[in-house]
Amino acid sequence: MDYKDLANLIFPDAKPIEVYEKMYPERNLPDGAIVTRFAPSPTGFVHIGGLYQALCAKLVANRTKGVFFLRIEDTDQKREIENGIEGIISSLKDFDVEADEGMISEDEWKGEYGTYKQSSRKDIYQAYAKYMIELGKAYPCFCSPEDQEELRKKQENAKIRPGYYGVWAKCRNLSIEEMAEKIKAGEPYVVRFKSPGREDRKVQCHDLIKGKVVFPENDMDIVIIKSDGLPTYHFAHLVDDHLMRTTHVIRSDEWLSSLPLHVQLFSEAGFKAPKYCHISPIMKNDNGNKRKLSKRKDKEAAVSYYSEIGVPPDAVKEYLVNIANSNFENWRRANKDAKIEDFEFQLNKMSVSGALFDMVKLLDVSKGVISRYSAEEVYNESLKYAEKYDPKLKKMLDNKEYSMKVLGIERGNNKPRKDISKWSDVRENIIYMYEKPTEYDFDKITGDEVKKVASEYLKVFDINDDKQMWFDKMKDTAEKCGYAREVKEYKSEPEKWPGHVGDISTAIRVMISGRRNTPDLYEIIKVLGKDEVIARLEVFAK
RNA sequence: GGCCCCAUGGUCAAGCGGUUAAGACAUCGCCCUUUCACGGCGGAGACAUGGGUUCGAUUCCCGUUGGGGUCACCA
Repeated sequence: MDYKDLANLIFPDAKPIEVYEKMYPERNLPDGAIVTRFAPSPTGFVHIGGLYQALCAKLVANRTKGVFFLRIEDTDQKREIENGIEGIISSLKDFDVEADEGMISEDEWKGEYGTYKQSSRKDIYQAYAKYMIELGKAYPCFCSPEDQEELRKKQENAKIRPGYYGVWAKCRNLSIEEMAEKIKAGEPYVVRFKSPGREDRKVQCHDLIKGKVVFPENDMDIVIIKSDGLPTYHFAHLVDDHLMRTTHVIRSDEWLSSLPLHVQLFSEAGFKAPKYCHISPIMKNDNGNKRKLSKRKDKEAAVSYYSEIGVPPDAVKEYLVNIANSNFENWRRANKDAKIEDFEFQLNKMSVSGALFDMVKLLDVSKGVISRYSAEEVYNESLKYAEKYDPKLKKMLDNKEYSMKVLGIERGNNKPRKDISKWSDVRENIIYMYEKPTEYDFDKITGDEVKKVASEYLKVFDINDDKQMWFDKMKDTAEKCGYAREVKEYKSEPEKWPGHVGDISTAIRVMISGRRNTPDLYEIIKVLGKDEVIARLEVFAK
């Protein structure tokens, strides 16, 4: 009996790998094209870090005329979640980070290298596991969880490195006949990789982001096929990325330490290893400690959070690219209207250490993104947000013609207003354009003086005045009330007046809007209309 | 604990042996014919630490400290 017989005994129905090698040939792509992927587990939840990876992958694949595909890694049935795949696909769609190929629904896919769902690729993994057994590079292991627990304890007590390796790998030394016998007797088993590595030797691996990394060789006989017949991550990675002809594996940092294993796996299987890019995770400051954004503790970890607070997807992407390639910021300044996709994104410019997530900066980026929107876009996006999350805003926006005017104030010029950083800001931002203020935040001028200002201004107010005329009348009112016409005059001799035209206009601003900080008063008055303005002023004139 | 990675202002970061150590966010002034926002100008603010190597180290090497990752039939 030889390895081939053993392989046949374990996987009698598995096809020879040539079948798959032929079915999924090398891709015919231009030189330098990068084939990469986003390979999440279908928990339905897309982490901001996942989006970050996917975005980097897509950017770099598209830029090189390569392929970005979506593979679902669902080999752990315990973690399975209803509609998990749909959740991922729709999140990617929301951010316009859609894959060129891969899963497009729970069980449909596009592309020539499918299926892209690991749970449906059992036959393929088994074919390759069989191949490994034939080569004598994998073997069945009959150790029970209890056996392994015992092994671990023994190693711990002896203070030696725990794990299934070398002399501790009991089953690797079973004879083929013994193995066959146990299989025939129906003993449960897993398939393990027979590692040729030695812990006292070093391997050098290259990572496109981290650079040169040196590890002890892997000597663990890791499980490649679990007792349920599905592969572990490591083996699925080997088979899938080989067969899907991935050139660059872009994945999270936490995989870095299994790099020696993966490199060894590719080498032992006789396949060309992809290039690796390990991305540092996005961190959060938690009481002075850095830690990964956590799905459970941090609301901002979920990509869905950003649509809930109304940060446009573009802004989130822009922020993320910002973290990834810090030269993006300069590029953006020089290319205000260009698409993110046109930016020459580079993997090797990514930071080796994890960045702290900075909501303030995100909102600043978002502010810039929204300031470039037209009034119509702001209207449409606010409306979409309102329909989902803010009924009161929705009601306001129902008057489209008026709302467009409101949202168009100081917008569309070369110094557009930047006061909206998320759609959830909009209602508070413009509410006074829809209803009379209920509170008034007066500053310097109060009481009787307010009355005086209101009545003086009402005497001259004309909705049809042009801006210059309007402003001149503001100055006239200031003078009438005993205030300086010009700010400069006042500043040179501040003892001469109680204040200047700015104080007067602020008072009027407050009467009209309730607040001291608004966009251009002249435009507000124009949009509000004669009757409303007069009505609001009259409240104080009486 | 073993192994691995990392370390520049509050945050994100340029920098690759000789620099007045960029820039962005945040912060603080001033300016922009009224507020706010925008924009402009300016201020404050950093190379974790100890040893080497070198004529010279933020940059290279080693130790220390600190942070992070990883040690599964989870991915």
